[in-house]
Amino acid sequence: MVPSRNSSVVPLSKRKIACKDCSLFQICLPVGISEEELERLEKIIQRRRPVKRGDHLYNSGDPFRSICAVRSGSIKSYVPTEKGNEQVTGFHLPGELLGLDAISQKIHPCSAKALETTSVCEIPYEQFELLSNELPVLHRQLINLMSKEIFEEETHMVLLGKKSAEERLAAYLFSISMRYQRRGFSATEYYLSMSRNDIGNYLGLAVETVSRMFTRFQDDGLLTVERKHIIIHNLDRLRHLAGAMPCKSDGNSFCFTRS
Amino acid sequence: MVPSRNSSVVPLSKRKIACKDCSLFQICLPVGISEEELERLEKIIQRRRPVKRGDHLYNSGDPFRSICAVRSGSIKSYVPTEKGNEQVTGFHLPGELLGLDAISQKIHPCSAKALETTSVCEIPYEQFELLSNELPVLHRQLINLMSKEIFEEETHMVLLGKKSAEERLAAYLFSISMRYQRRGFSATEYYLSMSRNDIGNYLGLAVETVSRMFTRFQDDGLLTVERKHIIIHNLDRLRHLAGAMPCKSDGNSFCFTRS
DNA sequence: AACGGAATATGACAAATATCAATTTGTTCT
DNA sequence: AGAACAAATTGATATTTGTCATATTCCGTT
Repeated sequence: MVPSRNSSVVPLSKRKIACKDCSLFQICLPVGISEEELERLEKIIQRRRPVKRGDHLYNSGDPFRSICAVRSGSIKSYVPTEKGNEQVTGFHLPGELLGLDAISQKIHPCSAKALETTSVCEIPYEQFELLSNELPVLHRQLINLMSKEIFEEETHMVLLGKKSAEERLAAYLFSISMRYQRRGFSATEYYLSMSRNDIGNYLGLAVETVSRMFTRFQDDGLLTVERKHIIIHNLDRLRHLAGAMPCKSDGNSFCFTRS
Repeated sequence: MVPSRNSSVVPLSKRKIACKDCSLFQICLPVGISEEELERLEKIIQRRRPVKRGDHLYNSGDPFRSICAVRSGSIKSYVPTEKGNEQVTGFHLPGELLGLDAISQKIHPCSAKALETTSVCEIPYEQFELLSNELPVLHRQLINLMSKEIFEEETHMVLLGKKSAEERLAAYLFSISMRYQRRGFSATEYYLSMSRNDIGNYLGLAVETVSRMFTRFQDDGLLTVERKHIIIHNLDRLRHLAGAMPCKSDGNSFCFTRS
């Protein structure tokens, strides 16, 4: 059942919702481009009909055709390794892009699976390239976003290489908080769309360890957890538990927050 | 003491070694651009005087000014965390770029330190941007290289999240082998410019564990190790030991090699 | 509403790797 | 060349986290 957001006349997948009317305008690809440029970009952006939970946006090995931006819902990227085994490489929340790892090889190294009913904007890469010849600002914006992704993956490498189980989960929850906050949602109360299994996989921990850490956090009064529903009571303490993290302060300076 | 860079006739730093005469032409930024485009790019590329072992190319927090390409030698990127503590985020061999994580924030999140006497080409980013307005191929090439870096960081995440100590070191050595091979050097015999400490740090292992694994590999007859000098006797077995790895086969297909 | 399978939680135990300590070897500086 | 320091190796032990087993809860399906 598709919710009532597209009730009356035009189905969601056909309805042209302009980028400038999108709640994600500030954090998606079009940020910082002029109205006229935006209009030309919008002409090539496709809005897919929502994908259901468990559906794949693409699979590892598929040819790369377009960059995707999450509009609502959430996506998990993972590298399938051996039979049944996989490594989760990232979660994509609204306003975030995915598929950037496929540009070079023209083939998707990861699979992308919807964690819930999710709608995405697709930007066909060939057309994007053509348009970028005239509008270098598009390339520039993509480069910026890719740079940010490289930086974030480095942050995650620090997590996987240096942090304890407790620090990992704390850092993870804090990161989710910040990302939700950025798009205008509550930083302290949300539903986790991914399973404990996915979280553990992403953090390099066993499922059981993740469970135990949730329990410990709750026993410590740091948060309340009821399955996927999370209420964080002390965001500051959570950040401290997460340990040192490279971060961009809102100004232009760069800092490392230690505990 | 400044070395004899302006001694005899033409100092190294002033000498124009054309990109097309560089041994790294095939793997550096200029790949796949026309002669005329290359000439214009070369005008903005600066060749720094070699940096000595231990010197920094830039420090965490420094303003971002240019992308660097390693010409010879090697560089370690690391995130300084607390006092003395650090997380190594990558090693850069000849033909490889560094600093891509700083484009977005305009500030370097990592420090970059020479592991040996190293020379780099610097591409001032502002000028690169201006030139790219006229030559979109430059942007395109940068995007390709960034995409490749994102992919490689994902591969490293799989290593940190899923692999045993043995697999990690094997994967690391195999990766070094492939990268040397690519630039025309021996894949089976080389000097590691980085310390065991750096290797362990990068792989999320204690120094002692790295040492023990080297010993084990040698006892197994897989390789001969004499401090930094490595001779690999069975590259195929090394790859098998490294476990499943996402890789681009030379064609256009995508595969996962499982041991 | 009842069933069945999947996800989560919790406890007991095992294993891999980190930590600590001591020794050897190599490198740098005077 | 020798002294002092740093890096690497090796062994003994500790600790964290993974694995296995079991119980419980939840959710989707019939």
